[in-house]
Amino acid sequence: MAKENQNISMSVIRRLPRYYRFLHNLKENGIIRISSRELSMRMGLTASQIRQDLNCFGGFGQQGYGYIVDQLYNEIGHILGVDVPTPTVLLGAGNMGRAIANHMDFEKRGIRLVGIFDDSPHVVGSKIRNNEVLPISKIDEVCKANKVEVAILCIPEEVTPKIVKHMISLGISGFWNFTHYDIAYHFPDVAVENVHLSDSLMTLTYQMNKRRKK
Amino acid sequence: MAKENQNISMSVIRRLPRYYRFLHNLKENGIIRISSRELSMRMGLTASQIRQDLNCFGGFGQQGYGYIVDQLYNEIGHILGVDVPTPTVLLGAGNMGRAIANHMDFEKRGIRLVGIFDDSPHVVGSKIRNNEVLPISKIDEVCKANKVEVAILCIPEEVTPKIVKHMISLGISGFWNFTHYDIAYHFPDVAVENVHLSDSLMTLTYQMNKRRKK
DNA sequence: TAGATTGTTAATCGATTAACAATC
DNA sequence: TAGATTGTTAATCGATTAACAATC
Repeated sequence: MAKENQNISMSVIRRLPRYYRFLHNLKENGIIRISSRELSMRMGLTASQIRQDLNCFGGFGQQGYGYIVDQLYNEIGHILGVDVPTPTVLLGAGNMGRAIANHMDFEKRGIRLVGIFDDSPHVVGSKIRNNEVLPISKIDEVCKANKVEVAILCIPEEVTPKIVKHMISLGISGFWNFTHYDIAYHFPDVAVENVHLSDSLMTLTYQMNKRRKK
Repeated sequence: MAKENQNISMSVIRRLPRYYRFLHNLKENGIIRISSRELSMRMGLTASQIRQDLNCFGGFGQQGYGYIVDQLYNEIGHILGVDVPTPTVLLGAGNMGRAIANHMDFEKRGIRLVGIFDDSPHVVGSKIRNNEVLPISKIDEVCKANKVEVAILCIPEEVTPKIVKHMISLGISGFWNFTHYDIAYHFPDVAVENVHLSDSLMTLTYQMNKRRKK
């Protein structure tokens, strides 16, 4: 059904998780079918955009009827890949690492967490949600044994370049990056998703100041 | 100097924190001046885009010379508003709230944290980086006393709509939103910056799967 | 002055929206 | 069948890139 191997723009991809979230919600409210128009009004975008976005991947709707919520939900989940768990390690069990480990619903997002690592003797050995924090010295072993593909980086700025290099040598090809290190620039071939919290915060600061000037 | 009150597109604004970061780095490395070309190569974008972006706010450069790093850094900081602290409260001292409170350099981002709130007796009274966690019952008092403008939301999904409504009634006009609740849709007049961690993670999952198919 | 590099206008590219024929 | 709504093509809009005159 899905049109494979076309190059889909990132603008479209970034909207998919939001569709997924709204569809989940509709499902929970017992809604069976929805038209692009109805969905567009709930999400605050145009019906045309929704149809364009979905048609990048295939014709999931029915003329005169709309989309079946449950089916569309599953299709988008499949496109996003939440049904194929990716073996993943989390590096850094400081405040941020622990929050992420506790907070995220990894299994539902296509992530299988196979290890949490830190180098501080204060945290190594402690447990976070069933995962024992392992010493960083075990990283090679765990990555090889589990064919780990993704690393989540919640580590200090200074050590990042060295660790990224090492992880890539272990075959890691994707990073969920909470540091400021510009992985994509240094290693163009890996997939990187940056979470730049301070960038986001400063964008808000900008908006607050603009508001104040008016 | 700065051209006031033009409407600057969000695409431009979202690049500013990144410029700010790179300029900080150049400063630290003792670099005095930089041309748009040199900066473009370091950042992986076009010189043209840099000049266009900066010229939304004013002519900060000098023909034939380039930009003075320190001056440009300060100008962008000023545009982003990092030099005017915005009184802010943090709601929710669970894993995520604590991580944010510990991890962020609020003062350097134009944020003045005046209170952390939670409703669980387990955390109320504990200290996070000099801030005592206060019971949610104190929120009105603190917001009024400090003319709080921004709320950081690290609270459970279920309580979010109610709390957002209450915060807006207290005069809050900006949210740094870690929940999935669609504040902007329900309250079009407030500034919202969303941190959708699971959206980001699923975007990475998508990329990993695409990669796998090739 | 000559060389370099900006600020700015014009051209291109990509993303969004509108329109409508196809079809359930 | 008639009405509704998709899938898709065409038109518009906005953002990025290229080009170059202004000027340090």
